[in-house]
Amino acid sequence: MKKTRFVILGLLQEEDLSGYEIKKIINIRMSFFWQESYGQIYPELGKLREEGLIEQIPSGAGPKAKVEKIKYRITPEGNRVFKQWMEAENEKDTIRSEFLLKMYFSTQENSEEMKRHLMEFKEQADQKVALFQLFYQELARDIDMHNNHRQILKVLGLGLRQAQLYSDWSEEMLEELK
Amino acid sequence: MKKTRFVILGLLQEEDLSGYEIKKIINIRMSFFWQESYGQIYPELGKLREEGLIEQIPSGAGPKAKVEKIKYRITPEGNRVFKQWMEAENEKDTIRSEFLLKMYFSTQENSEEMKRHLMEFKEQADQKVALFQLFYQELARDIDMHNNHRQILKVLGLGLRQAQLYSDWSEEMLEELK
DNA sequence: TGATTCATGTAACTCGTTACATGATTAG
DNA sequence: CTAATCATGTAACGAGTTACATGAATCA
Repeated sequence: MKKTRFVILGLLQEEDLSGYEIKKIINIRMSFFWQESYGQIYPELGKLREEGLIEQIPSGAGPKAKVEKIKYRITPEGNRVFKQWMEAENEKDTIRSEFLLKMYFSTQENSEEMKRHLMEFKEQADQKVALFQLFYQELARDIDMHNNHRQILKVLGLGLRQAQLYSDWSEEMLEELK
Repeated sequence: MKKTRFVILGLLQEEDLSGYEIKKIINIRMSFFWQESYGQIYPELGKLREEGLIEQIPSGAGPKAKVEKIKYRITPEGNRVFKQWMEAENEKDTIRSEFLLKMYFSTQENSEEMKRHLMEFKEQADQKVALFQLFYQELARDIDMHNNHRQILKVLGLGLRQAQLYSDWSEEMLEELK
């Protein structure tokens, strides 16, 4: 089942957002367990509005403003649908890592390519560690702003530890290839 | 880009397999970083055969055998295509965890539901730990049978540590909810 | 002034799952 | 004897990405 609508609804629980902003938040904060493309987000926003689960809020901008930045707000009906989903059973995760697949298949013969892939993988993991650490600290500062910051921190903490694990493991693998 | 063919080709590097066997191996050994459905595997086997990347091997069974268990073997051309993919750049991972999404959105109000989701998540992680441990030991015994067993062990080791991390994290989260 | 980011959206396409259909074999 | 597992396959559907189109705002 398509879950795009629930990510949108979930983010709108916290604050009013535009499609572009939604995408950015998913990219940064949710990157280790979720992703969405514009091709999913914008059409879904339209559908949600038609169904009355969200509504467009008037951009306070006067007639001078040429850019139409469209923000959305969740409706009581949207809240209801969201809560219902929160209670429901979870479908099993989908996950695909081309890198791990290659590692699984690798042999002594192609250790040079694998070294290259490993270095890139480690690089990405390290970048994530840095990004999450930054965001973690930023969020930890104003922990009481929204009532679910504590949970976001927890999930982010898991992402941090996972990225760290990936980095360490890559390091070990590279060590052995020497 | 569709990668089903490379999983198939990769597994056939090691030994001749049927579609059903391929699915089973992916389910068990690759579960933490890959998945495929029959709807992908069987049609892909057909295409690969047409393109000459794999070939059907004669089932030694005599005329008595009523079940047609079809095993496939990789061809030199299939090997070439596989090696080419191994060298190529990796696309970014796809990952979606409905559970983590819900955790991210959870607040104090729905801690009961979250507890339920957490317990299930931990249960699954623990099962994976057990499964990987079993398979790890089994594989470690006959490490020299195939020349890439060492790599499989490494990848499996990462899966084990990841599942352990998930289990520990769940435990901590449940502890805090008390 | 030119590149990058902000910002919204659509159309075409590909990927991937699910449900269905069918039947043999094996384990309890 | 019956339920589960083995085994192969297809059709329909739904999910998700990519490429395209367009243009304003910002930064160097």
